Amino acid sequence: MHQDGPNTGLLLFLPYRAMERRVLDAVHAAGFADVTPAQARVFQRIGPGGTRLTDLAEQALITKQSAGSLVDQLERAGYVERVPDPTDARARLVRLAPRGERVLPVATAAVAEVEREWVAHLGARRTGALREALLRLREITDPWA
Amino acid sequence: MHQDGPNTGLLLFLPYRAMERRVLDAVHAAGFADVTPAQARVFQRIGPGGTRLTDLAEQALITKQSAGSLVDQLERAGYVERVPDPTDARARLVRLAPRGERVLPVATAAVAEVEREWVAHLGARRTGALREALLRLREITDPWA
DNA sequence: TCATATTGGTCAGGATATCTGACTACTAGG
DNA sequence: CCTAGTAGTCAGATATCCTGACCAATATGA
Repeated sequence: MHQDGPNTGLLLFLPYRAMERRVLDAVHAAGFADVTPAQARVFQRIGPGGTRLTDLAEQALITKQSAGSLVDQLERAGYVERVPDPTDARARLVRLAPRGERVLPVATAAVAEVEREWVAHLGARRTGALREALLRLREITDPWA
Repeated sequence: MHQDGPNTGLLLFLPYRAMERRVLDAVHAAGFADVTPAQARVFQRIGPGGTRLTDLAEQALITKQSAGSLVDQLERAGYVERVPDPTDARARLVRLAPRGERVLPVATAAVAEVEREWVAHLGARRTGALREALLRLREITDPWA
């Protein structure tokens, strides 16, 4: 992998940031203009039945305090709500509120559109290889998995 | 590309952040403990003969003011210096100072080490495919290119 | 069972990172 | 020559994130 040209970190940075930008732009254009990049990073990691704050923090690679602050903001803006976690009296689950439920399809569609563009540019073979490689890289780069 | 499982943005985030973290840790361990993530993001984009502030900003996807501020910090810490740009009286080139020259091999070695681990995990074929795909994605995701 | 270590999440304070608006001087182009 | 555009700086404000501390619930081991 060590070759002339930009290093891998740089090469990963560009599409990552492009995707992030595009999705956030779509969300803003859809009327949810108050979502910040960091909030979105937490929001997108909320699982279907709700996710604990500490899990969100781990997944987003931020401290629990930062995650708590971002969830506060998302809650105040009506995107999420905190409900008791039935399995642990200390914990609460962060789950989508109705307003947040409305953001989800927008974001999902935006991701899909960008991915389609990437497939169009890369071709199906390279795209599949990219995804496969990234899934495998996740095995050694995801502290949460 | 649209498949069950994590979306591409998430998959790109993980290795990108892992690489960034690893390189910065190596730089810190080598005695350059005062380099911040944002500074490093600018630093690594300084080209061999020097790079204009505005180019650094474009490459790092930040405003020129942010880039200026980070270069100020790097300059004060002795990592870079500003010299006149011979081609434009308004401009200056940001280039590595002697202290910055000493950081370069540390960072380069750290990148190489992480890449070796990734090659070991992915295998040469998948690694090549990853790099190729990322290089191609850069064509449509790099606002600077 | 009980004591202790660990964990979930909140409070508090502070540092880092980034943005927008404005400005001046230089450069490019008509 | 004039005007639009650009490089980089100043200024002010917000976003993002961290560390330290704390309390209550849970897990663990003797």
